[in-house]
Amino acid sequence: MPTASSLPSRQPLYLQVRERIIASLEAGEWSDGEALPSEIALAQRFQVSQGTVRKGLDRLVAEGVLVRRQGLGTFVSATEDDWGCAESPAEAQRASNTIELLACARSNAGEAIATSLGLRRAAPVYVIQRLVRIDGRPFAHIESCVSAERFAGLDARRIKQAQCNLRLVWLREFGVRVISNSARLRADAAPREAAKLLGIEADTPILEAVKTASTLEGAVVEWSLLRCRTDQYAYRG
Amino acid sequence: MPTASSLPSRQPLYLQVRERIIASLEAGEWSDGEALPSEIALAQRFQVSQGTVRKGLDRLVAEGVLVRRQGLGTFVSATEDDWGCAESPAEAQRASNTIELLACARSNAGEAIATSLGLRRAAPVYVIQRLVRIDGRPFAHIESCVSAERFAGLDARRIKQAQCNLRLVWLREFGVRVISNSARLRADAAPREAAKLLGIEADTPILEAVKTASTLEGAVVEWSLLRCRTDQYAYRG
DNA sequence: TAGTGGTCTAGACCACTTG
DNA sequence: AAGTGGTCTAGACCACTAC
Repeated sequence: MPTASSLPSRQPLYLQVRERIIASLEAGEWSDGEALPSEIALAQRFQVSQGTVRKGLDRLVAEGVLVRRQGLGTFVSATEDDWGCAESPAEAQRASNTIELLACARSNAGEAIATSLGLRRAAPVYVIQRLVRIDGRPFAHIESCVSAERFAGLDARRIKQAQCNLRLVWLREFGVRVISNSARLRADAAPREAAKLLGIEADTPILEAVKTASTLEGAVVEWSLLRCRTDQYAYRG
Repeated sequence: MPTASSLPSRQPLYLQVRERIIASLEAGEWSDGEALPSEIALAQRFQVSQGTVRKGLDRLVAEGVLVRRQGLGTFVSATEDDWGCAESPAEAQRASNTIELLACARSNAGEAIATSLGLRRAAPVYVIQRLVRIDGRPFAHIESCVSAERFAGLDARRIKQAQCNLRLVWLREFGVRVISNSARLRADAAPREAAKLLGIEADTPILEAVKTASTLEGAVVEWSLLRCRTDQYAYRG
């Protein structure tokens, strides 16, 4: 039996396994932190060998969707918000990060954002503004955009309920699990508004990171611009 | 025969395979761009199965040391210089990059550099200054440090002979193959000297990336600070 | 057609974690 | 002791590239 699904899809078996696991994930079969069935159990269920299941799981682990713990099992990884990683200059001390919602408004996509999200010109979007603090001190301002059609009904209440973790909102409220794409980085002078939020003087150099996030199927659904001060913390690329 | 080497080293077989391939690489058995023996041939040579060889190769491919081409073979990847990747803002047009050597001088390691290179305080180092141009326009200034003991005899002539590709110098002149570690990024105002080199005004925001590179055995041997202008190009993290 | 990497199997044993 | 992921095998077939 060389095929896991009856359809004549010409994709490697291990990728079909990956997709069937994603389907179960999206159907809510296993929730955050919960253990998946063992590799052998999954192999029986999908009618493939353990090695093939393993290769499918490998991919999902690399994508940050699952985590493995030897001797314990394979778990759905907690959906963490993604806004790059800050590093204190001297020590890798564990700093406490908090996120605050500044605004969530409806708007229309500009050229660049519409293109990267695969939307038509001036398509309706939600623009979410957030502020990240490290040890209470402002560190980054994040502006995120998503299609207002795909995420219809988004509002500040739902975002706050998820502690301003957008990834959690997409998952809980819309059943969309997302992985981060690599960022494009540049340095720029802080615009007046951003400078005020970050507690620095205008025109201070800040780091800008533009990144997108995609569904597990590969569709880009989130665009973000992160502006962070790097006088006290560095950004880990 | 569960062991590839006669020593009782407690490391997975596939990592032993990786190390034996590295050893052959460092012995000059295969040079840049050349094909390795086939997976089956390597399996016979190391007395392991193809799958185990494959897993060892997988790792080296992920580390950028080898490249695979289906139907052709596995090749030693060209040792490319690493200074992050520039991206033109609009299109991903193929821009021509050139590197110019500004200086190569002997000095003493500062605290931070000595620590990250695992050297004693004020250990002798070579400091190499280079300028990267994209389409002829200055883009980045790179300051690199290496131990003057490990790389004894380094000079401008040797660097220029390798078209200012330091990785090539380490490999050809010292037999050291190296892989890049992730960078720490920050934004800063351009110091006067750097600004002059980059053709921008002093205090213009620039992106600073600090990265190190390690031998395949894991020892950090190169420390670099890259300062780049991001008004025309972005840095891909 | 021949040789390569890419996938897949069925089974085995090891290392780790929990009760 | 039982169950999990981690490693490893010997062999098979497929997909791609060259000649």
